[in-house]
Amino acid sequence: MKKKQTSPNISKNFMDHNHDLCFESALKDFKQHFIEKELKLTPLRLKVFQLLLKDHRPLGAYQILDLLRKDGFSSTPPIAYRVLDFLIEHGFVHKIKKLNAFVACSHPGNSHSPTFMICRKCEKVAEINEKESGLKFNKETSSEFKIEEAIIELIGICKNCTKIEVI
Amino acid sequence: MKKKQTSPNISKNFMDHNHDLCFESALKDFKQHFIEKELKLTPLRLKVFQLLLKDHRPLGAYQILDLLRKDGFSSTPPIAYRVLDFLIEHGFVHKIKKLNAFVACSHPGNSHSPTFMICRKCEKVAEINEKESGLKFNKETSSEFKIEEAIIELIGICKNCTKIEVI
DNA sequence: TTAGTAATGTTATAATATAACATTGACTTA
DNA sequence: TAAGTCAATGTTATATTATAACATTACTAA
Repeated sequence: MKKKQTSPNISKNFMDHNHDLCFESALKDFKQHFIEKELKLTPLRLKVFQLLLKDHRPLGAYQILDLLRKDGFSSTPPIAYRVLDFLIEHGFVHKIKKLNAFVACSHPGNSHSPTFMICRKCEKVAEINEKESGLKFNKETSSEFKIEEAIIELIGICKNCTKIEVI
Repeated sequence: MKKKQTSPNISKNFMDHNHDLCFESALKDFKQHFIEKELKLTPLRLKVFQLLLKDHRPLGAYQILDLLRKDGFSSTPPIAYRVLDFLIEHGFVHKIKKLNAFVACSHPGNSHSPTFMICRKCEKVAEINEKESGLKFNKETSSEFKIEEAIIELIGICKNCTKIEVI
């Protein structure tokens, strides 16, 4: 019975880290999944995902459109929403309801009901999976109601901002 | 060590029940809290709360406006949003992010981070409190991130609709 | 009575999201 | 290769949700 899951830092996103590495690794995974699932990786899809990988801060649809425009892409609302729908459907992106905004998924490939931690100070978001959150519902709940999807968004202050914070 | 909490039916809202009783009891609580907190119970506030008590189904702001109009109230968007903001602030109403809609609170008076069960079939919503949900986050999560607010919305099928459902 | 204030009323507009239809381009297959 | 098909993108218009800013009312209190 070894503990295999190290998952050393569930909130790496909030802390200093080598983000270039983080970015490249996520992008590599992303591309790999497109190959495995035989999906078409178009310039637009790639671009939107790259935008969302920038700094662990969620982007609104209209922010994405502005960035697309700057890069010479078409930028009417359906452009963003369609690509986002596609990326969400295939598990590459999640929507944060609290913010009406979108983030790149940290655990792509497996369909899951992610839990988000949203720092109201630095506005970064970290995704933790079920195992990491330790989240469970009691027997009664699950016998009374068949859960198909769970939206869980924790709003608060991240470790890094706590260090800095006065009030 | 007695089990005190009976909480016999966490999802009463989904099942047949004496809703007149349910309605009146909630309304009585509501009025009582206004007295205790020395808040002003205006016709508009009362009306909106009554609308939200109707059948355990959330109402959107514009649905509320339509209903207000029918009852001779003014019905431009700020009317609804202001009253809803007030009722939310004082813990009488919650917003369901998944639906951009509003429900009357089932446990008014205590500030809390409610968990909602949303039936995608009958569209009713039930609120369960922390104790009932049995929901906990693990040590790691709470040491890494100071949770101030939790949005938890479970989407699925209620017991009543399961009985009925074919597929 | 008048000044202050909370609540409501009103107008306009912001922010988020989707419907519906057109065009493009890649791929198939006859 | 021409015609057909289909997924992706482009475009126009509009729906839905929410807020800003200022006006009026009606109660309170000096």
